[in-house]
Amino acid sequence: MTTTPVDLETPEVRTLAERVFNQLQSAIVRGDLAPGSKITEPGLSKAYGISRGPLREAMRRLETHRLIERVPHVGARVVKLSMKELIELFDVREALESMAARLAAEHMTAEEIAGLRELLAVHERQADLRRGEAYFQREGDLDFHYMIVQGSHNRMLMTILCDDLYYLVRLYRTQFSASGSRPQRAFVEHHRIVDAIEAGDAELSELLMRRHVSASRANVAERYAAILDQEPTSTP
Amino acid sequence: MTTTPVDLETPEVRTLAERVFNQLQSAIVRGDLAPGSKITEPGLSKAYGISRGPLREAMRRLETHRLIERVPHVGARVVKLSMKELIELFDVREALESMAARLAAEHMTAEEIAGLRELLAVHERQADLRRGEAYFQREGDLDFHYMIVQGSHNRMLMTILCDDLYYLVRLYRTQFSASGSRPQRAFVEHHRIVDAIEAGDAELSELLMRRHVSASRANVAERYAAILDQEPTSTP
DNA sequence: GTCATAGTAATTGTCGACAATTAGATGATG
DNA sequence: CATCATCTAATTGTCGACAATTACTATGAC
Repeated sequence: MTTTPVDLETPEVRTLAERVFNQLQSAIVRGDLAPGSKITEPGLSKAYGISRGPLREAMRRLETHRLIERVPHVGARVVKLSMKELIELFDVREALESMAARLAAEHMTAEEIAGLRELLAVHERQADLRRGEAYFQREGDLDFHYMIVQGSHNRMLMTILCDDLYYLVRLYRTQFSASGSRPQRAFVEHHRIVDAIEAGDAELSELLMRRHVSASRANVAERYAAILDQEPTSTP
Repeated sequence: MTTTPVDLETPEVRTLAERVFNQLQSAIVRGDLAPGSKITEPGLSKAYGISRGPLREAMRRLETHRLIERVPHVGARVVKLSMKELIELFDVREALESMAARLAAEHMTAEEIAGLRELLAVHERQADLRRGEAYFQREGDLDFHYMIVQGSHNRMLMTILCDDLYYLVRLYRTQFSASGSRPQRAFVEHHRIVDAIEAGDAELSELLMRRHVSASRANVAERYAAILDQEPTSTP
């Protein structure tokens, strides 16, 4: 409702499991289901008015997307991101997205690059409106990375990044209430990356994207360290 | 009827779905289930003597591991790797495993490095026995990469590479009947990588691993191009 | 002979119920 | 009072059956 994703494929809800999967996914990312809270099959089954069959299938998909954690005969609970896991996520993103930028520089079409430029222009207008507020800009940041990955024309890369890790990133942003602290900086970096892609410079594209993600990780780590000082409590 | 007690050392077969998942996984990787062949739920259900419930869960897991492809209301079939997808797999591996090597250089313990050395020594003895035959060496190659990934101490990286993509690599080797053509070369490269890790040189470790995977991809592409010339038939 | 269409068979999706296992509570005992 | 065992309740795992959708086939029209 807030933003329109770049390439919103019609979520064909041909099956009940698919629908409840999307609902649960949104609920988790949005924060309606508290991180670490235990979720029970009969509970969700009654809550969503479906049988346990499709529900189990949806939960299995949530597990593969790393949004819930299941242990046999015990149960499932919503994932609770730790700082360690967050850094791990950034390391994986750094590796994969830099590769995506490299491939994008090699395979992206003129139309796709034009689309990237347009996206940046939209961001620029938004950033013009609200200087300090980087709210929409952060949402747009994901769209930017999303388009780069699409531009790699590597289906496996797209699946891992956009289908598997994409929602984890969003979940982290809600759990840590992390809005970008350096929108201007990231903005310039985005432009530089597109420049490199447009020039067909694969090596430079890769390097810039790598630095971009790495800087984002460092920023997050710094912010988290500050928060950790305030409330050292953990493991309730 | 056919109550097979245990196949091999079963780590944790606490559930039927887990067991049949392992069986199906082995069957696909081994080639018992032909690539591209359609698999039906009632068929497998009767074949393995279990209900469709656990079977569907096993199939869902196979789908997430990219070993089968499912389409709603239509069915599932064993994945059939194309050359394009194989290259994609190598690109992803190049990105992730080079990152793993970098992290391994930073976080690997002395014991783990000693284990790597031992593994290389075992390979050397095997390579000593059978010069040209690189059969076991290729199996060991996976073990080598596996240990590097473990040494990264990045759980997300381990999951993606070892749990998700590991079996795809093995599947490719059976489908393309691809035994290594450059065992000696890869062997030297393995040693160099361990040297860099032991020296704690993250950048070099990453670079060497990247070249290693890239060279492997180039080798595969070359071999496949030769095969493609012989039998240009495809897409039945 | 080819194409379209309707009918049939098979497969997938969904459901409710039963069995197996685990977590927690309750009580007995040192 | 703490510890352990047992019992109970709840949850997960498994099963068979029914409904919805799809693929195939046979029949008829042009």
